[in-house]
Amino acid sequence: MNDSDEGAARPKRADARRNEETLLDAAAAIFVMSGVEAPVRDIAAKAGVGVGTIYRHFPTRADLIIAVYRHQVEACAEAGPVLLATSATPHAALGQWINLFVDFLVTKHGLAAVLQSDNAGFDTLHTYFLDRLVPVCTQLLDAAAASGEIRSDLKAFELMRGVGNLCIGAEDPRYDARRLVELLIAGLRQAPPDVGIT
Amino acid sequence: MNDSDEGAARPKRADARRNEETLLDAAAAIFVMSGVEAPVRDIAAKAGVGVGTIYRHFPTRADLIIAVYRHQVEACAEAGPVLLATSATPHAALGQWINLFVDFLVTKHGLAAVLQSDNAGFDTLHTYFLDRLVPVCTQLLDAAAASGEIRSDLKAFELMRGVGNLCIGAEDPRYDARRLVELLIAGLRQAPPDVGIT
DNA sequence: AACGATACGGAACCTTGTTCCGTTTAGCAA
DNA sequence: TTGCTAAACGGAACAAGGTTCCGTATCGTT
Repeated sequence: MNDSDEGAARPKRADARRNEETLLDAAAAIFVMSGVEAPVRDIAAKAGVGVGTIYRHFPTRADLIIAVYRHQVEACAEAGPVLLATSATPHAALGQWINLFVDFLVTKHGLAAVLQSDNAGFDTLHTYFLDRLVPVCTQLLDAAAASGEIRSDLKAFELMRGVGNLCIGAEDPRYDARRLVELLIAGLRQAPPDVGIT
Repeated sequence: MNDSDEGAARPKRADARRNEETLLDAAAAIFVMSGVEAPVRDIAAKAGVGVGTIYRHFPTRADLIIAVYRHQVEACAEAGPVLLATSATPHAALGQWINLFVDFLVTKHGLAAVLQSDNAGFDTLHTYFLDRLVPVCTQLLDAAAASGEIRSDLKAFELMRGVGNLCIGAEDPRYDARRLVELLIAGLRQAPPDVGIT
């Protein structure tokens, strides 16, 4: 590894670097206002660049979304082991981690929907989330199962997908995704009585 | 009411009636093959009519979907009271009814996704499902709550939406929507308040 | 048979994602 | 400073899908 994060193998031109930054900012702003499915042209306009520029930096729309949210996804992934180490029980850690995940999805207008969309264009996005988060979830799930708190026949993939699905449409005030996820997690529990610290 | 279901107020022309039938058949066939989001042009081609004909009979794509599935939605709605009357407990009735609903959604490729889509065009569809099924679900939920089997702080709307959401992407063999719905319903059971996630 | 209302077909239009290419510009070297 | 070239840019053009519109064909009645 002879190149640091800063100076890459072949440095990009200054205007290109500047534009990438501008684009990320514009996209983030538009996503907040109009959701992640906002027209590419809107983002280009907001950033003051042509659509071609977007596609040169981010080959597909999914890549742009990933770039915008990468930090937060990483943070979520990294929180898994930390929670496991610091929580009273594995089940508590799992619950808190799921809450982080849900908070993330619920605050990103339309992200949950797009994540499950079978639209081929969003494959990369789907894959990225899964690759990054399923292992973390598996770890938490295994720990909770090992401690006997929850049933062990549910894969992390299924849980995450279920939770992701429940987060769709969470903008509707009549629909509280967080509460439903809590119900789902409650349903995961092995035996109702004797809930305290083991 | 001076007109029966058969002879309407102003009878449609014979070719129009024929076409409507043809269209429903074609749409049903296409929906099975390609999902409910299949291009309108495909349906028109399959039916051997122009796209204009589709829009004349069904002002929006949602109206076509409703027309295709109306019978089954009605059947589901009517099953509610029956189950309540014949099941051992209200909770059992609720569980079975939810199963009916889930089976319906899971077997209609893409329907669940479209149902929750915030795309304005599908408003009618969303509304129809809600209008028809929420009252039924409320009845079951109230009965189960009254018998003390489940917590009573969840509205039918929320439950149905949650279940509908969980059914999205059920075509994936790695994802068993039915099981997750069962977990959710399990979580509904009256439990020590404020369990788990703190 | 003729006529008006009804219904039809599909071209045309709009929106949105994506590609392509002629033009502009940054960065370097003379 | 000036020239040169690879890199980057802008936006027109293309593709795909939903929806509208209107000239034409057909039905049902007189």
